[in-house]
Amino acid sequence: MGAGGDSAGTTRKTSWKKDPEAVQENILTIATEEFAAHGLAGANINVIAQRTSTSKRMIYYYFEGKEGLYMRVLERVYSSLRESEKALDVTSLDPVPALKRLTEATFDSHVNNPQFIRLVMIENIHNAEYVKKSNIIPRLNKAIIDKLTDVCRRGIADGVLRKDADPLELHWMTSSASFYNVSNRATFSASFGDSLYSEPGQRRIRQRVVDMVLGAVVIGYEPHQKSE
Amino acid sequence: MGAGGDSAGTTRKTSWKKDPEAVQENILTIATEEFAAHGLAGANINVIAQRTSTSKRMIYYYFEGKEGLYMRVLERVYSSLRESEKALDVTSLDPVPALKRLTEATFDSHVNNPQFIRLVMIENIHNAEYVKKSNIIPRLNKAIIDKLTDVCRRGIADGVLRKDADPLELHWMTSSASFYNVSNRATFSASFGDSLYSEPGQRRIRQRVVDMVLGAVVIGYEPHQKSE
DNA sequence: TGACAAATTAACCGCGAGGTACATAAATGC
DNA sequence: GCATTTATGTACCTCGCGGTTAATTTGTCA
Repeated sequence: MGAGGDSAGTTRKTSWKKDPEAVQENILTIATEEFAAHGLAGANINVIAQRTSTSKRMIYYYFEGKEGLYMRVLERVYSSLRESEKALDVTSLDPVPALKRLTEATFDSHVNNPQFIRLVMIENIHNAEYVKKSNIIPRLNKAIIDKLTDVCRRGIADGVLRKDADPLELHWMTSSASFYNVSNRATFSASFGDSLYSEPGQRRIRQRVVDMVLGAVVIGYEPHQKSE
Repeated sequence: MGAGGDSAGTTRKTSWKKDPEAVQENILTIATEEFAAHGLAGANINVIAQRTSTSKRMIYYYFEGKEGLYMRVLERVYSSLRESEKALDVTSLDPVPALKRLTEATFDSHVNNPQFIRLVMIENIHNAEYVKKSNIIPRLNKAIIDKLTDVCRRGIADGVLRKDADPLELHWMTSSASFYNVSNRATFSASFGDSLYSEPGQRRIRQRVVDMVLGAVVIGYEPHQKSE
């Protein structure tokens, strides 16, 4: 009993182009949406397949299963975000403006990449199992730390930053606020209303984050005062 | 073909006590662990049932399905955390020490309730669908805001806090750092090493969080200097 | 003590979702 | 132009998991 039921009315697609790159890209794009939306266990291979312009078979052909696909999705969105971070040049700015700029850029890039945030949340649910397995992800994170290291070095030398200013701690501080702002929006709004997520609310929060970070390392920093 | 296969060797448990409360508690405890560990889609009812001291049927008897169980789990951990927050009295402290105390308490309670954190993460993946459905959760969050409101009022009156100090923003700031500290530990460590999660690392971070929050609203606040 | 409700057990079920087998069309290269 | 490899489509299989059915015990109250 062969599988090929090509008797009678089966309209098998009878012509197609070979385009492996595009097929993989297409699968990854859809899969990113689905994994970001529903998580690893929650996402459905059949649904992903149906939404692509190809078939389920291709997912297994190129990515060998759900976990393989998930991992490639993860690596792809990490690369994309870190690549966009790399584009920002702050070597030409003085230390304090540079730090301000980096903080704002981090805040904005988190707001603009909700899929990245969601995938990282999901990955944390899985105790970073797949990030750890990846060979490429750890390497990607060097860039942002290098930038902060440069800023700290110059800032401390110039006497504008505290001597204990630490690049990793700075990255932790900017990331925590920026990440939480996106990751916990749903529960925070449900619990406390969405006033902080209105357009002016987000502007205020963004300013607060800058104030917090700069306030922690800039000598004699005066927080921005809300206009009233 | 009746279900009761009581012919021959079936060893049906022939004696048990009625104890509805304990049975539900037992189910909820195990379910909390499983949902926190694997998420809503990832958790397995059969596994939960097996780990309890009762049977799967009881889960459906008391909680009518996976989602019902999940929701009760969610409400239970929210209650427990908010209840423990309520215990902290800061009305007898001056505004600034009170704020410091509240920040530290928030930081600590997050560290000490990783299951709560994970369930909130999961809930955010689901866009807070179940938090919104719950009648009891929104009510719980009032307590912490009330405390901060009191602190702000007194602090502004005393002239030690900036006039634009805002309870909700303060809660956002303390929460963001405290939450991220636990929620993103796995990916952060995988990417940047676990130096911030060593015992002294955590002490430093905790101090930094206090500095950030107080630095943002306390007039003339001088951050704590790391001893070197 | 025996009807009745509440609590509990064990066995079963359907289907959905991850994964595979098989056939075959498109490119490649000699 | 024919053999081989690469890429693709269709049909299918299996079993895990959420949910259910039916029976049985425990307690309660006339």
